[in-house]
Amino acid sequence: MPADRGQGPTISEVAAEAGVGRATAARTLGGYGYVSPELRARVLAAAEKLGYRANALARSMSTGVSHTLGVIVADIGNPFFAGLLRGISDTARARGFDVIVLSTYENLQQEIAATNVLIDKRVDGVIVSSAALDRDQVAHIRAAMDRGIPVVLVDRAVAALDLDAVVIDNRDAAREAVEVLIAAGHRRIGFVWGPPVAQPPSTRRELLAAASASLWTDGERLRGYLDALDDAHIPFDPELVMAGPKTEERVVGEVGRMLALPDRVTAVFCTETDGMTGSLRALRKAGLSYPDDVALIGFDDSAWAAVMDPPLTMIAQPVHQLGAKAAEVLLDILGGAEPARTMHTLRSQLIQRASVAAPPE
Amino acid sequence: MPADRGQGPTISEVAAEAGVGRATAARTLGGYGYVSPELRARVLAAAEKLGYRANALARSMSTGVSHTLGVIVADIGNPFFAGLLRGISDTARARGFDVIVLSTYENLQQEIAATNVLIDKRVDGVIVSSAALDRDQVAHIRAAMDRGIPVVLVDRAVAALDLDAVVIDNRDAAREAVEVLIAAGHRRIGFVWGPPVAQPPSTRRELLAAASASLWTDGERLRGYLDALDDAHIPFDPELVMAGPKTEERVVGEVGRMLALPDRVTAVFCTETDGMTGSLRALRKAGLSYPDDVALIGFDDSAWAAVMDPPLTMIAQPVHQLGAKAAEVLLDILGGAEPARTMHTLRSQLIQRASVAAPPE
DNA sequence: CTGTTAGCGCCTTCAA
DNA sequence: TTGAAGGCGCTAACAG
Repeated sequence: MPADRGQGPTISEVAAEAGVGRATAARTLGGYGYVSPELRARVLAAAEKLGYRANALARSMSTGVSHTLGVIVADIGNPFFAGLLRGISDTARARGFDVIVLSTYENLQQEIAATNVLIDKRVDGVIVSSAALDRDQVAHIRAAMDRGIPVVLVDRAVAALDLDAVVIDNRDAAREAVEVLIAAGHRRIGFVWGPPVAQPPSTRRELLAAASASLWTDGERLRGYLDALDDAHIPFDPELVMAGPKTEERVVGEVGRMLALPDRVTAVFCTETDGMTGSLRALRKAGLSYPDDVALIGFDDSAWAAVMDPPLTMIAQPVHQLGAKAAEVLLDILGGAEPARTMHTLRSQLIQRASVAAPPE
Repeated sequence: MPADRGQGPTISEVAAEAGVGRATAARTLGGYGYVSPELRARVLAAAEKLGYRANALARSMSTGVSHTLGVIVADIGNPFFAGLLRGISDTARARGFDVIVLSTYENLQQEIAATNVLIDKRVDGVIVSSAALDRDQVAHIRAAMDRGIPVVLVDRAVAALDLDAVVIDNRDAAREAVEVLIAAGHRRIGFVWGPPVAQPPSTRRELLAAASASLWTDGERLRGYLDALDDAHIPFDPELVMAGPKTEERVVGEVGRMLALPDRVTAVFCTETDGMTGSLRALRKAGLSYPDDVALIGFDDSAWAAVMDPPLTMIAQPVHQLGAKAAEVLLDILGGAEPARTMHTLRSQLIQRASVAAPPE
């Protein structure tokens, strides 16, 4: 007999207080089955008086459903995911579902742990932006699926997983940005990339290989960059892409390097927010300014980007919509819909401001 | 009999597979009581083979504890809270607790709903940055406490609640910032404030009243502003404080107004991130620049603030530490410690960069 | 050391 | 329409 932990009144106590059987109390409180108006009123009054709240755990145990969605995001500290989450929450709440959020901070071990937490807590479905790269890194997601828990991918598709994925047109978005740069006259375009590759790719082939071994989004963005270059017949130069652990410090160093090249970069395209802040610092350090010395375009718009002087040209992702769509897809599956197992692609938007000009000279 | 929902194997199935009684299986899988090495191995093997995962719901039901902390933040989209959350997660995880996060988006109704979700899911304890202003807005928190669920406040203390609260020195932080402005020679210092007051306070008394009816943090920051003014014998001018719904748009308008005053503002102190971006836009609109025309200091440092040109002087809050401390306090209470019911105050830090100079002339 | 047994709070047949 | 009884998966006394 566990010590009194004040769990609050149970349905039996409410039934006793109302002078009815527990089943009757359960029916009115659970909102199912028939109960006469009078008894219903008595039960409601008793519940009110006692401050009754249903034990969701007990309820889930007997019904097998929790009306709860589990969400695993890669980094809740990233405004992108925070926005995504809001889209998910809004949609889930509107349909009567609670949301449990877990952040992995881009760490696969934490993602596995998070998945297990969600399985253990018996959520009805899962939305995940996974850090998994290949076949041997998706066992945890498979485990959830095997248990009959529907999973929807968001932001990042995973090739090894044949699931619904709600994403944006990363490749097109990147291509469009680079095309804008090219149209302005640039040919030496730096690419601040994400993946922590083992060693810097020195050929196009190695780069492509690295792309395939990276997060889907990263791969797509790289392909978009290459697409634009190819279309304009601009030769690819491995010196102009930064890969490797993308801390702001490293970005500063790498962009600095590209800026110091004999045939230096005249434009920089950043695939992440911290790529942009790092690039800005590198510019300042080199005594250069934008857009005249160097043109700049980055991913993920924000209030800050708009108030920079000059304001930054950025790619805005429809974050709220992305989350909302992911929730909808999952909720539909929970509602009985057959999973489409396809990619749902949303359009991003290039917001042209004032960080792109023609190259110097 | 609910349809097969593939909940995964139960302890009984594992026991059967291993050829032992369920209690034995439960003991080894639950990690309690004595089990002989041989049987233990057999059970473990069977569990492994079947892919057994304990049902956390069932476990919580019989033990009465969930090893889960519930966290209610005001706005997960605010990097401040995202950082806080990381501090909480890191600490909780280290002590074997899961964390459930709910965001209220500054809406009291959602906060109440969130609290109920946590009560219903039987979390062991709750950390909340509440939007509650006064006595009649804390019933939901009281309800949790009445059920024996320990609650710790974070970021915002609530006068009507006698609970442990982990906060920063908002008043001192604001005073220090304004003192820096005064030391630089400013006497016309604009204050971009938060609370959505009914009507703009036109006297010091009204302002103080508004402060008492606002979020604790907002009240403290206002008092700090006033402290600094008083110490320097600078008369308070209601025209220099902006209150009311703090959208970026409104900030632009209000700061614009302060900039257009005959005896215009020469410095602006912002209590929130969007206050700063709004002020920056207002400056640009007025054709003014910082730090020469107007000095600027804001709350909540970020990578962007550091790369602005010139870089912004900001107040950095120890977000991770704030979250970690809140989690520690709560976990200690869960561990049996007596709640101190006091304020745990952490120090913020004013990071001086280059947005403050002497006033023009 | 191991197995049996009785709940945790709720939902859900099944009779009455 | 209502109440009694059994079960969800697990823990925890209790015998053996």
